[in-house]
Amino acid sequence: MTSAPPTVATASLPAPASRRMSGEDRRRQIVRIAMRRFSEKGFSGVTTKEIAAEAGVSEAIIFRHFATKQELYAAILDQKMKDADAAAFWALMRELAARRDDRRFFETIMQHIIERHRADYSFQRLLFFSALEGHELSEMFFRLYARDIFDFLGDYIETRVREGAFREVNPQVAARSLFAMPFLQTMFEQLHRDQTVTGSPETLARAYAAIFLDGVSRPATAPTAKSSPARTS
Amino acid sequence: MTSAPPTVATASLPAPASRRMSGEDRRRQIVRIAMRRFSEKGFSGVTTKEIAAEAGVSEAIIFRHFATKQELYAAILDQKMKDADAAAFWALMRELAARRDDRRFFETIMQHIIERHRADYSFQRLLFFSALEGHELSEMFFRLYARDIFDFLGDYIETRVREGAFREVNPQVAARSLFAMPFLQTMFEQLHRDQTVTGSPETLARAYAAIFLDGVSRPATAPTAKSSPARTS
DNA sequence: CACGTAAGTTAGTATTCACTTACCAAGCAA
DNA sequence: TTGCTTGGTAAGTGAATACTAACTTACGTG
Repeated sequence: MTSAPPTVATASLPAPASRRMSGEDRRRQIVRIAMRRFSEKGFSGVTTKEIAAEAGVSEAIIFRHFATKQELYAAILDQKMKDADAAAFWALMRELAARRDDRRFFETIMQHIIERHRADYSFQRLLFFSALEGHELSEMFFRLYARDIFDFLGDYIETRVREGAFREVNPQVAARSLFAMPFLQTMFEQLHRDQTVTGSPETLARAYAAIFLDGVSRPATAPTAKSSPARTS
Repeated sequence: MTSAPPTVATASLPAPASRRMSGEDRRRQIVRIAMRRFSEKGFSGVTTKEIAAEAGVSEAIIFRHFATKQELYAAILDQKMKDADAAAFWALMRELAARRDDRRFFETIMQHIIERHRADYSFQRLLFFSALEGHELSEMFFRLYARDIFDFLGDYIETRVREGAFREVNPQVAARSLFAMPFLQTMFEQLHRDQTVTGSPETLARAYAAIFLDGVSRPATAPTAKSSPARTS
């Protein structure tokens, strides 16, 4: 008997891994591996055999924990929704909203979106796949997660319009625009490994928030041009 | 022998369809059906048997036209790229750019994005799938199609910044923002069947373009508030 | 140490999948 | 009619796939 247990010493990826895990641990390991695999190739693109192999375990073990492949898939979203704890983030957002600190409010939410999507690359891809494949679970996730964000954003923008701080924009359209910018940023990074626009979440969030708040046009009061319909050269 | 050929009389969807098509026609029909199916369930989610059944033909016919399933998949993108003819659109865009008609320029491009994505629902989903599944063909499509758009937009914005008409924004960031808005709009419509923000392409494009150009903030010159850091309460 | 429980294995099974082979018949030109 | 090209079919083939049944081994506890 070698005295020390395997711990972290194993190779890492195709590792046959340690034997005799506790049920709980094994289950979590399988869910983790399945998430990565499904996020890479979609539900029907991955075999249970593959997952078992990566976990260093026989296929039958997977079916001890999950009755069907579908159930394993569902378990991924289940666990993610349990893990998701954005309480601190929401507290900050409510504070910024109360202080009417528009710029920091939008920068923070955009930065948060970029950070989360970058950190949780696999899960984002998985959500895409599941949305495309029409799994009800993705729908549920969007209803619970995205809906909240959009409602919150929409309400804030609506308030600021009423207060006269914002122009008479449609709050829903504005909220969607706001979300679209950092979202597409990370989507491009992840889908096409696009590197044309890079930067830290802070930097990017500042740039996007500036466009969202101020627009790209130079306001009419600027020294150069009047806002007359068009300067035809 | 019934005198009249089947023509269009057949049921429509699970139709065994007409017999003895010309090779060319059959090929196109198969590509059309495959596109719809792949766009619904992804590459590995669809069987060649399914496609054959919908075409009202035996599986072997598919493999007469396409050596492998992969080749059929590739043929879809191939044909789409041949069909795509945006010459008129580009001419209009160049004209608007030359006239420095910023608002119409951006409204037109956003409207175009919404229209195309709405009209070509299946193909958009297919592109998503293929991007996620990492098919090289999707990469090719994006390099040829999206790259052009972004370069064109980036160049125009850069020019307008130099001319002093736009604020000192990063052209790439601005171009991406611009694209993100109508793109996410249709993505939500298609992925979640979301109906919170509806409207014709024109209406939506106007709303999004206004945010992009003018921002949501009311400019400091407005009667209500000065641009001082924050109006607490 | 016995011993029961839970983690793990081996070796299937039925079915489905992409793809093939060998044959058939519709149309058309000579 | 003959013959030949071409669109079409029937019936497979071997490899995978999700999932199962029956058996084995590690481990904590009375």
